[in-house]
Amino acid sequence: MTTRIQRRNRRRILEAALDVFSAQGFRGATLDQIAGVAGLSKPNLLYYFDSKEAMHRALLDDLLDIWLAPLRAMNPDGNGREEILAYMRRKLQMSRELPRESRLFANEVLQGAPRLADQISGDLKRLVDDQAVVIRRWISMGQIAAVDPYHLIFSIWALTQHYADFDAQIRLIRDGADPMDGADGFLETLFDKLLQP
Amino acid sequence: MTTRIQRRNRRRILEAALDVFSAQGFRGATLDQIAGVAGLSKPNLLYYFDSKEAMHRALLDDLLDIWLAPLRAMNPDGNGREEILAYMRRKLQMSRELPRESRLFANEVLQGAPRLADQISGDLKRLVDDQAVVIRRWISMGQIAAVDPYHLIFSIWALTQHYADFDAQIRLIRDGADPMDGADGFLETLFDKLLQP
DNA sequence: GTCTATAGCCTGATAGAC
DNA sequence: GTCTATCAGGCTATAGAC
Repeated sequence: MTTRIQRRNRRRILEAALDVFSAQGFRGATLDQIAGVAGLSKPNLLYYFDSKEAMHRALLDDLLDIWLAPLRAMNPDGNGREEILAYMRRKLQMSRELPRESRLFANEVLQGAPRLADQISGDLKRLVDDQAVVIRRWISMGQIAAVDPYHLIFSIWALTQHYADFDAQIRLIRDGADPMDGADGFLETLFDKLLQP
Repeated sequence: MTTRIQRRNRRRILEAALDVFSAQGFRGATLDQIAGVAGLSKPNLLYYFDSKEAMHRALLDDLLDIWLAPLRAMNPDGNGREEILAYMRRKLQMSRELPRESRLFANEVLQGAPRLADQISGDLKRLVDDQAVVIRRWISMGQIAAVDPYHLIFSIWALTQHYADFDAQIRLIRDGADPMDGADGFLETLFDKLLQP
């Protein structure tokens, strides 16, 4: 049986692990660091999770669902331009609210997606393929301009995630100002012009 | 005095180090891996470089110049639309030709730019600030649409580097096809529409 | 200049008291 | 359930022969 304390400790550990893995990558992270952030001892971490690998896996397993939700929410029966802009806005909002998750994902993919390959070539690919069909229909209906659906989706990922993943760089260039200041308006304009039929 | 053999070995080591650091990050990389790729023994690596850190630093020191060249090459006296599109094309070309350098850079920034902060807030910031002024002049001259110069530059970075940094993800989604197939045309259209006055 | 051998540290994981 | 103590392996870096 799982007690309330157990659930709370598991959550605290995963929270700390997200902090450290997203900032240091899998190999860069140490159990000592995670234990320090979580306020627990190192062996206690391993009482709740079998291994460092298991903590990382637990985070990644949750992550893909969170990551796909905004794309999944695109409504095939809605207006093309509105649906794509709304998707972009949801994705930008995620970069704002979940920057650590974005960096955890980026770290993984950057290093060749060794622990995410199955999910990317499975669930994610299927979803992208499906939504590409939807986008092509919007194009043939004249609702949006004729752009490659895959590159359109990649461009939304690139532009929105960049603000979370390259936060350190943008901050240094903009004297520490919030990297996302003005991002909403800029991306709104960009995709509005791109999709104009 | 530096012999030809010494220069050749240093180059071989840096080449191997770029391979491994860009794929595994600094802490993920091991001297054994680098030695294996370089075809030299581990102690021999440390005959040419004082430490693992020194190899990494040597790569980063070279990197920023390479990375800034395309932005630096933007001509203030040229036509705004042409200059920005040419910059985007050069940057995309770099993602094609130097994907490892792109990932080395991404790994660093993703983890908070601990070893690049000075160069980013120095050389890079100055260059970006200067080119932002140039872009504002192009806007006031009516050569391009009124967009935020900083976000414009960030969008070029995000969109072009994405193809190198997230190569693994795109490949898995596109059944192993070259991630850059069709990227040139797509980005050309995107920035052409965005900059249309 | 290049190697083998190894020192010495750090890290993930376990043992065992409480 | 949580801790202290510790093991075993992997890592960077050095010593020393050739």
